[in-house]
Amino acid sequence: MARRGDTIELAVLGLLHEGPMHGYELRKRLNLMLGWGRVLSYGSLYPALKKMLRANLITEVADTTTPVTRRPRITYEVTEAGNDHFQRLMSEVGPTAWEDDNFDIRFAFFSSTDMEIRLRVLEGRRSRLQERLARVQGELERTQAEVNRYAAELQRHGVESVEREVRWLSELIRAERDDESATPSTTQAATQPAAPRATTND
Amino acid sequence: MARRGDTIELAVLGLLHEGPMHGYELRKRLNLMLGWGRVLSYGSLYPALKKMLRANLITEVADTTTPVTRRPRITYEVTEAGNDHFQRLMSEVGPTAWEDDNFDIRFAFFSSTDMEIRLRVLEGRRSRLQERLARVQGELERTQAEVNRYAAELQRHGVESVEREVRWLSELIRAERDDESATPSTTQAATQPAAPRATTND
DNA sequence: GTTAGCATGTAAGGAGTTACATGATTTT
DNA sequence: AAAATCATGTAACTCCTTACATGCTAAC
Repeated sequence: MARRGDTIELAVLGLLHEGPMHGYELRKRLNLMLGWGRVLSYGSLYPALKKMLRANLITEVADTTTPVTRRPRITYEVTEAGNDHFQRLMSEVGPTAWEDDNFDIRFAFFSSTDMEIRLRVLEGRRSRLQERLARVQGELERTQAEVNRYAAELQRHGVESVEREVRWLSELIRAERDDESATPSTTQAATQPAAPRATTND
Repeated sequence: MARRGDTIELAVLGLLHEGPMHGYELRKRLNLMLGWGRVLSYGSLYPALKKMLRANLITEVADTTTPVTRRPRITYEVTEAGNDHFQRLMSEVGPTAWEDDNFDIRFAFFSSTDMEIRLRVLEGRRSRLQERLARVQGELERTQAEVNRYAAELQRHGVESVEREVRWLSELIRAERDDESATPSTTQAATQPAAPRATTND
């Protein structure tokens, strides 16, 4: 079962899916990808890579591209076992998958899974957010008469943000569904289907 | 200097500012307040309270409201030292204050500080977000030609969200400034000045 | 009668950050 | 010549979560 700490593992496997890479580059790509909020440090990346090596999820590969003079870089590649593990992690549904960071990682690597999984993750995330929304709004009604203007404004802004997020997810879900009906026989199809890009103004 | 872990301390002091409370209630209020994302567990709240007791930031007070039959609740109150500490933490500017969680807590307790601090925090937060935006957009231009549709969409959505956040902050800063000019002599004034509530559609 | 909520705590462990250590190379 | 960036790693430490422990009360 996916524990919280599998986040780095999933991220590394997802990135290596696009081709071999060395640690430093992995960190850079990852921080760009999830640059909002927490940033990954070497202190957690390198040990994680070592652990994954031991677990046979990745292997070191001869680095052909190092410009000779440079410090030799350690380039990693996914193994078959690594790919299996990646697919397993991606298709795991349940609490851990809906949380902010975990969702983002999964979403970023959606291209490497199939639509069935994508829809499950998107829908799961959406209902999770809707639950939160309902809970907070319920409690606000009971606790109402909030004296604190600023706390109230923070609440309001929070609710608004989550509502936006829900609309975004709904757009994406709709797009995925349209894809389905638009692709009659092509199973793995990479025929540039309707981009998930939501309209700029809503 | 404010370390990351002072978040709970700040939150507790801020809430007790509104009146005495016991642990269970503190947790509930806090989770409602920052319910988006991580939730505070007893495992961190109670030890933190003990620590604050030892540091003389709070004191136990006789609980008059427990309905006799009930398990006696331990009600806490801020000390003078606690209030000093609270004001010091609130007025501390610098990296820690601009990060997501820390900012939210500070914002929620804005009523307990003065406008000078509020403006500094709001502006600090805004420039922090603008920096991030600039960095990410710069790196996107260089790294462009992103093959991955989904990763690109995540980026787009992230940028859009941060841009919204910046507009929200600008609204709030404007509102604070308007307040300033609207209150000529009243220094601590609680004269219900222009609510920080932003217009629903922008 | 049993689930949910009130109420307070402790112990162990996980995940990741900070700081340290090292050194080459590219840009300013 | 200095500063930034490339590049890899380790050790200590912090903070927090999870799981356990306990027991009462209100609601269904």
